[in-house]
Amino acid sequence: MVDESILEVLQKNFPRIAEKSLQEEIAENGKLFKYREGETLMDFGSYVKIIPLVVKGTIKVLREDDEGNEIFLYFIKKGTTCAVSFTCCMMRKRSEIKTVAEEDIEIIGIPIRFMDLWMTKYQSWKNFVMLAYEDRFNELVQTIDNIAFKKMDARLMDYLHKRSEAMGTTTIAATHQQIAYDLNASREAVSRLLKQLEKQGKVALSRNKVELF
DNA sequence: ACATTAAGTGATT
DNA sequence: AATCACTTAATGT
Repeated sequence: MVDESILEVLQKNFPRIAEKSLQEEIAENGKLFKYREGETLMDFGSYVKIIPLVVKGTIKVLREDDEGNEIFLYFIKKGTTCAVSFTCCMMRKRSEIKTVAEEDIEIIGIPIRFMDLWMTKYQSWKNFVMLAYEDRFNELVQTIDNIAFKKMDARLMDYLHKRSEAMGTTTIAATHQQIAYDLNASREAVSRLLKQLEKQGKVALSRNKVELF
């Protein structure tokens, strides 16, 4: 049975998934899930049971080091998916990452058993998966040299831009503490750097809010 | 008005 | 750049 509402939302957000029969199969087997802001979709060590196609909102992806520090990796915007979940579920491996709803989100969840089949059956699914990988790989390379080679101020700017772009707003609702947590830096450092950015006219600051220019 | 939480500061390592 | 020890400002009750 094809779920018309899923079909509709799929076509709207994932034009790349073009084959009609594939769209129908997704609408037939996928389920719409909603999560509220701040909810953890997937934690470290858990098994992935569905592939999420994000149709609303933004998901934040975090990595944890051996001391339990979390560091922000990237955002999954609407109209995209989590490339890591493909490998994760195909290999039946535990998740190496944690994903949190950055705002209220909706996803179409596809049971993992369809992955193998669709890869060979549908050209556009294969392309979709490959593109997801490519995107993520490029982003990760960026993220790596952010962390490895850039100073905190550049990382902060980067983070703000990514976050505003991912969520489609220049106003970032977050405390300095939360930002510091994502960047694995101290709150004071973030405060001081934000202050500098404000002096340079790049941002405007108020409580719980950073406005990006 | 008071308590709580976010943000700012300066010193120290 | 992190941590500490405060101070000051903004907000909720």
